Amino acid sequence: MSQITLTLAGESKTFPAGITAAEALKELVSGKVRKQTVAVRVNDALLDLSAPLTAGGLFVPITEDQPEALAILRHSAAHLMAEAVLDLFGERVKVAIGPATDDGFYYDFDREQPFTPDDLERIEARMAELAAARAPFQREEMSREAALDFFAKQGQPYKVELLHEIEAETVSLYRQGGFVDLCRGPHLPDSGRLQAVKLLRLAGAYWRGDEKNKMLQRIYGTAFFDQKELKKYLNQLEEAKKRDHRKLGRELELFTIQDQIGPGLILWQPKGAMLRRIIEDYWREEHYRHDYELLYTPHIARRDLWQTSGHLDFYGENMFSAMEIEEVQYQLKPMNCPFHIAIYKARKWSYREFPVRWCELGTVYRFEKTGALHGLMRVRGFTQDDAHIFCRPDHLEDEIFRILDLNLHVLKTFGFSDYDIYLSTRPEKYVGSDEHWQQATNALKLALEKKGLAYTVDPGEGVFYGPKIDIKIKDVIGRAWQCSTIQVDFNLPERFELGYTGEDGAEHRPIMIHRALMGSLERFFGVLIEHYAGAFPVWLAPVQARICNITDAQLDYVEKVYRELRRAGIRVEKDSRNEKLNYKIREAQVQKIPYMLIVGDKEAAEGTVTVRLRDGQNLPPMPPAEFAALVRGDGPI
RNA sequence: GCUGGCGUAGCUCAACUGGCAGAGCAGCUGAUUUGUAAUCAGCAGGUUGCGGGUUCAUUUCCUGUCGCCAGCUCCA
Repeated sequence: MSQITLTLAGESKTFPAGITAAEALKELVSGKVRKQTVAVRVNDALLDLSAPLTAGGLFVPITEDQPEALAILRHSAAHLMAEAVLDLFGERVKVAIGPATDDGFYYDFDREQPFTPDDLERIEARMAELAAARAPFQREEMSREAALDFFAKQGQPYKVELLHEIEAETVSLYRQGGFVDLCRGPHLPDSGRLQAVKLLRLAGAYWRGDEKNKMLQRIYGTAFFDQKELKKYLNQLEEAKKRDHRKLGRELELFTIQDQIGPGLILWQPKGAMLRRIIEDYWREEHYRHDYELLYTPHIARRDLWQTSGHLDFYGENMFSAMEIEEVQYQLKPMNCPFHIAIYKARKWSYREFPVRWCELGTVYRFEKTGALHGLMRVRGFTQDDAHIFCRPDHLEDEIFRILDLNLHVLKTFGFSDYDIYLSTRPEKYVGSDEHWQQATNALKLALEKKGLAYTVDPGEGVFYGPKIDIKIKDVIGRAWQCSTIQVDFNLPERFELGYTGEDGAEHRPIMIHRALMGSLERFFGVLIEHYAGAFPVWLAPVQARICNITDAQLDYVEKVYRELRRAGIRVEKDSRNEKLNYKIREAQVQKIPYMLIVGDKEAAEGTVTVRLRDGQNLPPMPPAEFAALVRGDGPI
């Protein structure tokens, strides 16, 4: 009998070939680790514990604390759910696919009748029963042909379709209880470990993610190795709900969206508007410091412009339809660039003036499908913190570096210092010469490296007109939001026949860089709200302080403090209503105002205010001027 | 756009299978003059998203439409 050698943590042991992973495990690790092991990895292959080992190599137990283990658990949960669904709803349900996801699993079903939330509970209950039965997950291998036959007989057309596309001669099936699925595995040894499972929601999903295909019913769920972890996760969902910018936006009176105005169109209430103004002021200031010049451009332009720019051809379906004015077609702008180009074309340029850096907080309108709209995150009218840089190819690297520098600085100021950075390279359909693409992609790469930034290459994900860098910011609870983008463009300068006079006296074509740091002010605002859960840092807080008097006896003094702080540029309010201090404090607290200034007889007599912080702490009494200095020292500007 | 769910007072939510639409908070009025997260009382607040239908009668059932929510698709 042949032998195999397994190596674990530097130690090797020899076994007879064909020994199962579980048996090998028994020899190689302690009982405690064994109990925690759900599968093994031999070299690069993940295997069931019941798998016979035919080749030796590096042997790694996949224990519960590893991410792969969780994925295996959830994948197994998906199978269990499918079993429960078939159990309850019979053979008229067709099963599609059921993978594990980052935070759970789903399974897609095709069934005439829609599932209801009640069904979800029934399915979950059935799953618990099935789990209690501890049915083993059994792997079977058979020829593709046999599997085709099997699933055809089972009346499972989706599995048949999948099988038709598999090239391998042999496929694996997994059976647990009465359910058999086409599956690569691995799985848990048995369903008994599926104790902490929760079905979360129902949704439609197109078969294979293609909107031309039939829509199936997807059931989402999640699973953990123990109840505590599950509870923690469900708690996190609750916490995220509390941060929802739509909820906080309403409660804190930051913005409103109304039917009467239209979906995806944002109305900024005074407090939100104040916050926006602070953001914008900071943004302009910072751009001035970084050698940008500010532009303003209109919201509509002749349709011809969008023909020339190519937007109508490429993105026409995402633009609001044309309007006719004196027999001329006009178009609401989906982008600012053609306007900036028009400004560029207002005169001749010399290479000596390059790079030209122009920025604008430009409001654009894009037609988004109704189903895509989402609070501030996905809207139909929004303001981009846009900029266009006109330069020569040899400027690229330095310019990109400068943009990254400004970009990260701005994001950091707003409290974001955790990012995922992506470099998207040439797609299949593109314009511009290969040489240009090479050069531009290199420039992006070098700038990222020079800045010491780790990034992921997204091959083929660039825009047709040039490569790009995208920065996704991570908020305080770890969600990633696409905000910043830096794109090189060979297309528009060509289409608009831009030129500049070079050193040699000849006409040359400039390169354009498009870039946005916050992306859309609306979306960025939404991210800020969720990041801070509405408790904005003092420099951003629409109201920085609220004066709360204790009785009417201090009214004159309140007025005096209020005026002094206003004059000092502090965003202060007064709550001089005839209410108890407790009431006033609660209200200011709920509104997440950073400072409460308590004023009673003592303070009035001494000419001070007692400062209460949002977190409940108190600062010692201080004169209003001292408080103003404290607040002013508390921000980036 | 697609699938499913949901639209009741400014907000959060009630109203059993069709039978006069109700509460808390917010608002207004009055009393209370109060020291670190809700003082008490009174008043007012609605074409139940909108249109059509069924019915003696509809917030409730059917239908169309608009919007919202969860996903899918899309996001220059």
